[in-house]
Amino acid sequence: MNSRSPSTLIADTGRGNEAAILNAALEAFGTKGFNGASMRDVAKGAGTGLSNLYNYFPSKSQLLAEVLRHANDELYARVRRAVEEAGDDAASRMREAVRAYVGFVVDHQVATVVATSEVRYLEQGDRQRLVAERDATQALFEEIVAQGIAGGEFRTPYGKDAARAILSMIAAVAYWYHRDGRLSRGQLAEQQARYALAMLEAPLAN
Amino acid sequence: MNSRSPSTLIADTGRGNEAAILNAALEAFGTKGFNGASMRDVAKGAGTGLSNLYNYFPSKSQLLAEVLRHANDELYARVRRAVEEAGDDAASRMREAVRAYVGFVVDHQVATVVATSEVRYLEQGDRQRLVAERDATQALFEEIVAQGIAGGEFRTPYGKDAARAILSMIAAVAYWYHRDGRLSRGQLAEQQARYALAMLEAPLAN
Amino acid sequence: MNSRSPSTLIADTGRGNEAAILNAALEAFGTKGFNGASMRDVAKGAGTGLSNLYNYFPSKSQLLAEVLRHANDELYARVRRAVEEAGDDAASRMREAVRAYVGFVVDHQVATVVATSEVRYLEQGDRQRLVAERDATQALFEEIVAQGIAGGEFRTPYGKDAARAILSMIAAVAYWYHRDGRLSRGQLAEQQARYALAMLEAPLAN
Amino acid sequence: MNSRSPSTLIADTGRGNEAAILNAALEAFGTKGFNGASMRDVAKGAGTGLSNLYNYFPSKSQLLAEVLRHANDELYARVRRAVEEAGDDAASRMREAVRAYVGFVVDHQVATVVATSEVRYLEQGDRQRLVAERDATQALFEEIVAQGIAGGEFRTPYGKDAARAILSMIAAVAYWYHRDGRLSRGQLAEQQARYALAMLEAPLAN
DNA sequence: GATGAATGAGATTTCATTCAT
DNA sequence: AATGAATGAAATCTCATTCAT
Repeated sequence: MNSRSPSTLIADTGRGNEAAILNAALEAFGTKGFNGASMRDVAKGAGTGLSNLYNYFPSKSQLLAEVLRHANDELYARVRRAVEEAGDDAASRMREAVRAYVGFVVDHQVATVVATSEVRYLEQGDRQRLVAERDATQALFEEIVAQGIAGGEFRTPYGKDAARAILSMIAAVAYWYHRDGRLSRGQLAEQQARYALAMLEAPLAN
Repeated sequence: MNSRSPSTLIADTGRGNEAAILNAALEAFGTKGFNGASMRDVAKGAGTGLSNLYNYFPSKSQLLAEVLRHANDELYARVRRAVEEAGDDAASRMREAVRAYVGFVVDHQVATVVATSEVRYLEQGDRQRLVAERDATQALFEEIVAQGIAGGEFRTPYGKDAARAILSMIAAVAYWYHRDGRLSRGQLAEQQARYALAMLEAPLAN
Repeated sequence: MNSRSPSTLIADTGRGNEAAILNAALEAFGTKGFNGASMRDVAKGAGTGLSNLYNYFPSKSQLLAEVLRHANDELYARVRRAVEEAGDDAASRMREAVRAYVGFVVDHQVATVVATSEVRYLEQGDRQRLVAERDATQALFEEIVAQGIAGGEFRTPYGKDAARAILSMIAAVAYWYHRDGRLSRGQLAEQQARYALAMLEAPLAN
Repeated sequence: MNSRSPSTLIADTGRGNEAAILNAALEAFGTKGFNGASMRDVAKGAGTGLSNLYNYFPSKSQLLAEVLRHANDELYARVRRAVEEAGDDAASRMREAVRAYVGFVVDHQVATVVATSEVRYLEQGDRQRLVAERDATQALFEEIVAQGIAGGEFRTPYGKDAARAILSMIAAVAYWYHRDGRLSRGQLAEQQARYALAMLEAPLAN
């Protein structure tokens, strides 16, 4: 359980206005894109002055990097915890991993969109670091797939590639899901889990 | 068969420099994003003067709209033709539709990326028109799914949703595929087709 | 003879507002220093818009570089012509070289000040080029000194060093000379020539 | 004799970080110019916080004024002492004055450069005070020149003007001298003294 | 259709300085 | 005396777009 709203990605960091700035940046980058959003937009959203942003982050690009780092951390933590708390068989673990990922995507749609479509605006070094963090999450899925294939639960001939396909599919949900639409969070998660297991060619549960 | 390189999306339009401008715009928007690319970048890429761009397109936004229209047209045409030339059963048609879509994504990775991540920068009217065109392509897939479900070939309980999931999965290929990488075009298409049919819960062919 | 005012360093270059911008930049940099003057100051002085400056020069630093190049060219040309038109003996040639240099300093006080105190704000490459051009002028003086020493006209034991000392002495005039002050152009030039020949330990003319 | 390094102009002032700040300011203004250096640069160089600077000096401009005052004081003291300790004839006194000046320039090249090229950025009042202090040093030279002319030792027809020319020549040394270069401190001083006496048209010593 | 010059708005970033603690 | 956060102004530079030719 988390004390703050699920849609506020970054909690207080104990340093002045930092969290407000990060959340405002996320919002701005999500709404207008990294290059479409201005530092003024961010400042306005954070309720502070433009120049004050630079007391916290040395550049717009670094600000984006921090936002994405927080997002990745949260996503990784959610998936990891879900896998740890799941049963022992690969199918249960995959199901829980997918549910956790979908939960993150739905709670933080904006962050998911930003993380997938604005990474390229990072500076070289930050981008590499970010990709590495993202790969860590992907590795959690790959391990489950490998376990499932080894144990005969999954019959797909495409191990790692299937994991990647699953992740893209889930992340894409962020682009169209509406909280008040036809599908509830739970239904959505259920669908995605079923797609994922089907892609891995796990025999249907029932 | 197409006489021009598969990586040049827009062929001569019979109007001076128009095609060169459109292709340069695609390249620029793909590399730097719509807001990151400047009209100067486009002009340079097209080998013409900055102000000359405005003899062809009234604004940057309209230029993007035209680029995306061309991309959507080509995608739609490819998928439609593939479906028409396929067999009668839903599985074959789905397989060919996926192969055609994957072919487009691989031939026009940049266009695919631009089409998915820069649409939001269009003006209201253009965006609606674009989304409608995109929906037309999606409808081709939905029809096949409906046919397959009606005929008992596909057992998924999620019809339209599955179609959307398949399309997102395929489009995401544009973000990571490398022409000289491990997977050939054919292998990639084969994988995606298999994922798609699995998601639809079609019994395995063999 | 020069058709333009002696205090306007840069004549029309045949490219729009270029000359006006260069002269305005010289004036601004001279009055407030390179870092103290803003591009707005320059634009205002040139009677054009701020952003238009960047159609002519890619950066403030490059603008300074161009200004200094023009100044150096003019100085070099004046000294060179003076030496060529002078008599054959080293003393006469030195005298004329000094008079020409003093003439430049007086006609273009601002340019002289800028050239000596703002060079350091150039980017690496431009600075080296500038220093090389300045050395060319210095070389003209060094040659005369060498000739004078070889011919016994100058008895200083410090050849090249004396040339440098002379040039610094003359350039420093730009910092205090007032056109309407006690000393006329001619008197000033006469003084400086006498100092120079004395430093070289040439026997007094009379 | 001075207990601190010759390159650290300002000794402890008995007031906390004051000396460190002054020396850091000198360094910063020397390296980047008054307008090019920021108060942050100074703070960093002094190893203290930015806002703490304002506990010592009310403004950047006043900080420059203090730096220059210290530099002028030291220069004046050196020259004055040298003259007092010199012989009675004008030539000896001039020789020692020049040596002292050259010594200062070499020990404090940065301070010399700052003193000559950044004075203009002082506020009106400070500038006048500074110029007055500088004139005091110049007066020391002028007195010697006057004495020499009166006594027939110097035959130059240009008294005061020659003193100024000498001072500019010496100060300019700061712009090019390298401690590890071809000329030692002593050789340099010797050269400058010889130039000075020559300019004053004193008969050669030997 | 094409060019080169121009413009006004706005981008990111830096600055000197102040305030509360 | 010292710190960290904040501010408003101003800096350089870029942008999409227009105009005259």
